[in-house]
Amino acid sequence: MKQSPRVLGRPRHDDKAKPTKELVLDTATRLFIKDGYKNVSMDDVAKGCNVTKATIYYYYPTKGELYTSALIEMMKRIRLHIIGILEQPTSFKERLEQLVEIHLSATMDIDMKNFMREASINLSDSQLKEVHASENEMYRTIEQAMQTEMDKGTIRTGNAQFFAHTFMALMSVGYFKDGEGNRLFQTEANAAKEIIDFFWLSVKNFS
Amino acid sequence: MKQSPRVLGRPRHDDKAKPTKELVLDTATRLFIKDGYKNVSMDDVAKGCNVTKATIYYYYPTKGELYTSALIEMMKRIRLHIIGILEQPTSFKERLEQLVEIHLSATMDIDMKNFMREASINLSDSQLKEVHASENEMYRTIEQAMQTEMDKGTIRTGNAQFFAHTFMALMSVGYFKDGEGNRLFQTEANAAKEIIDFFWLSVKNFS
Amino acid sequence: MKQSPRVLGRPRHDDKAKPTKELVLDTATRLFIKDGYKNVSMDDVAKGCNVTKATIYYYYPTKGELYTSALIEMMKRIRLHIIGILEQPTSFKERLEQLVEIHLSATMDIDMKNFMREASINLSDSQLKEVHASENEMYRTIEQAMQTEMDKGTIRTGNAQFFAHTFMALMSVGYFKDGEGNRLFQTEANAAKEIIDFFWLSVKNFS
Amino acid sequence: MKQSPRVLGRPRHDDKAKPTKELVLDTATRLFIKDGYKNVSMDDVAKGCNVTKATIYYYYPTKGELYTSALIEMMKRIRLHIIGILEQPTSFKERLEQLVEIHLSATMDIDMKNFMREASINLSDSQLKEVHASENEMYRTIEQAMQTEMDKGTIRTGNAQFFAHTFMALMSVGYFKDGEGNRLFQTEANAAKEIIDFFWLSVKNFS
DNA sequence: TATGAATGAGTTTTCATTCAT
DNA sequence: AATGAATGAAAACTCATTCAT
Repeated sequence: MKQSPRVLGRPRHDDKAKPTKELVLDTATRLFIKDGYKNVSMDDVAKGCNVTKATIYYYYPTKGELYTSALIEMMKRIRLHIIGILEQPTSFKERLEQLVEIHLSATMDIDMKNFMREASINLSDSQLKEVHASENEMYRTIEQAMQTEMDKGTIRTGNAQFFAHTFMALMSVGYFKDGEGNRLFQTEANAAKEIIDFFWLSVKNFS
Repeated sequence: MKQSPRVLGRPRHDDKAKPTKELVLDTATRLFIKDGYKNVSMDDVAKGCNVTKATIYYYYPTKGELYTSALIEMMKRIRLHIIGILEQPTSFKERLEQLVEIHLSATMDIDMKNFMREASINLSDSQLKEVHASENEMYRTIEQAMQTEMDKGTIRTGNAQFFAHTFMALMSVGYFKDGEGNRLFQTEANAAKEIIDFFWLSVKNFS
Repeated sequence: MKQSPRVLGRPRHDDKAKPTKELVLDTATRLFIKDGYKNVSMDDVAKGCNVTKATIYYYYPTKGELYTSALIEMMKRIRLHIIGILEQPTSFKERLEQLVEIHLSATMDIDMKNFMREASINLSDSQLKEVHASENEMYRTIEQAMQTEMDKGTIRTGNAQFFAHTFMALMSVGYFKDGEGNRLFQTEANAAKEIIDFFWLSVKNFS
Repeated sequence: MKQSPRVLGRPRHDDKAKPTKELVLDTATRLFIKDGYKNVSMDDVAKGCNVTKATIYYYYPTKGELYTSALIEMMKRIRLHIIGILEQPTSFKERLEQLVEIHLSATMDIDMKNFMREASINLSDSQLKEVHASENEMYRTIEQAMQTEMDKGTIRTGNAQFFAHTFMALMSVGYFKDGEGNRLFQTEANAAKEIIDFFWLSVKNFS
């Protein structure tokens, strides 16, 4: 199949189009989430953007940098998303449920643990540090919400960081698929409800 | 320059030594757990076994087969291990705690979810099916224990499969390390206790 | 153009043929001497050997290693050559002249200085060290001959190392070609004679 | 032609700043001398000038042109330099010594032979011709000085071109560094003296 | 049973060059 | 006069796989 025959040099500027750098980052993020660091080649990213590999390198000097940027961007978005949902005026339990439901509804399994593993194997120390900082911020956001609710007495007193991690871990249960591709629950809403019910039994304040 | 001077022909069999096929599988398993499918080359496995790549291919026709076998073997071992611990005569809660502690004490983070992801990306359908069957068996073992305890009334009635998955998910919290390499808890015993206390609040029967 | 269609796997062994490793080294040496490190690609070497790039890498793990080996081999050969000529029973002056003539007759301009420069830019420290050691040995061989003749009184007392270097430097004059490709002298024999006459005026013992 | 109308008072333009074209040429020359043609990328030159690559191309249509210009400029400078020194009223031997000393004192090893080799590999025929012409002029300058001194009887009658080349070749001995970075002589002055003493023994007129 | 030698198709990365603005 | 954005071709290197011995 003939690709759109692009020309050398600077292209005429199209005001509507997303800036290439953003396009690259978004495409890369999507691919990395789907297939992982090693299964995505710079060529794949390029093809996904309809530009050449060299263009990718024009914006991101190495694959590691691209991955780093992709992870950071992703975590930033998730964090903002979490903040947005947690700010709503409904009960804490309801907000958590909504959080889970929305995440499960997103097409892709966002598996923090695995991203961090791939990062630790493939990135340089300084890149890894950046990614870790970003991850930390994300967890901290949930942690702070947990702390706030502890202070309010909504949930029992405990290790807020631990709660944040158990929350994320339980959320990942919702992504599970067996050999036939069946989920544990029929709908995302259902999954979210069961997961949060489970979580809530452990964290609620029943004094 | 001279390579390691191995001798031609069939080597005299050393009774103590593991049969080569096992050696290969064990080495591969260790490496795959540590670094993941794509980060381990057949050369790495060969080096790790002190044999040549061709020897690996003598026993396993493709890398995918080797990975398949490694995963299946690993899950089988874990399953037997789980059975062994769950058979003990102590209380269910104590047995779960022991299970977590022993797993966290193993040097490596055994992340089922990630193995399955790499499998789904890199294996053939039939290989993937085998691996899924093995995974399923492993989960089923925990599930059955949950069911047994539900029947006994130790834990509340609920979805045993869901409980099995939440259990595994919570266990993974114990592996978490932040940017500085710090764990959430000081010792594995401590982590196990906190994790199971949390789990228990959700599953115990307080009727 | 279709290349000779080579097959996968180990080729049937041809007793007459040079071992591939040697073939690679010889080809690489020839190309590096002619065009320099950066102007020779691993593909060029492969094509020159009628094998694939991967075969080159089978024997030499990096281009730097290949260059290192090539330089060392080349200097070793030159050194042995020098020794062979200097051992002959003719007068020192005659032997030097022969040395120059033979070197100029070799098709290629062997420019030590430039090889060392390329080495210093492109090789790792440890590789560079190896090459320097080899270079040193080569110069030392000439130096020792100078020293021997000083002791015999054939040439004047002086810095033997300096003499070795002036000798090599003067030899390089014989390679000079102007824009039209003309040499300074008509024949190699002529060039050698003039160069050594010049050298001799500076080093002869006229006490 | 309109003269640039000189403005009164302080011009907005920074008079001290070199015109960009010169800046590019000087930077390129420096880099090419240090690292050679292939080891210097147009990006390196651009970075060294603090302009973009496209700016380099605005002034020099290809890398080959830039190299050509750089070599010609360099040889021109050296030639003028040589002329300047040779014009002084001291003895010929003293002037040669000074020439060597000053060249050795310049930070970089100016290796004509190597520049010409890189030129012959990388430049187009017409570019190569230009460079050769420039090299020729440079050698001719030394040659003429040799001829003048022959005519005066300062040095013996001989092939002036050959003398010019032996002179340059011997000068290069002063640049030699062994594996530890040690020179043959302690100071440039010392090196210059030894080199010219050696040269002089061969060329002096002792009739 | 095990190996040494080789390949083909890919990977990341570099770089001279082009062109609209 | 100068730049930012892009390309195409090639470079170094990797790796799963093959096969005669």
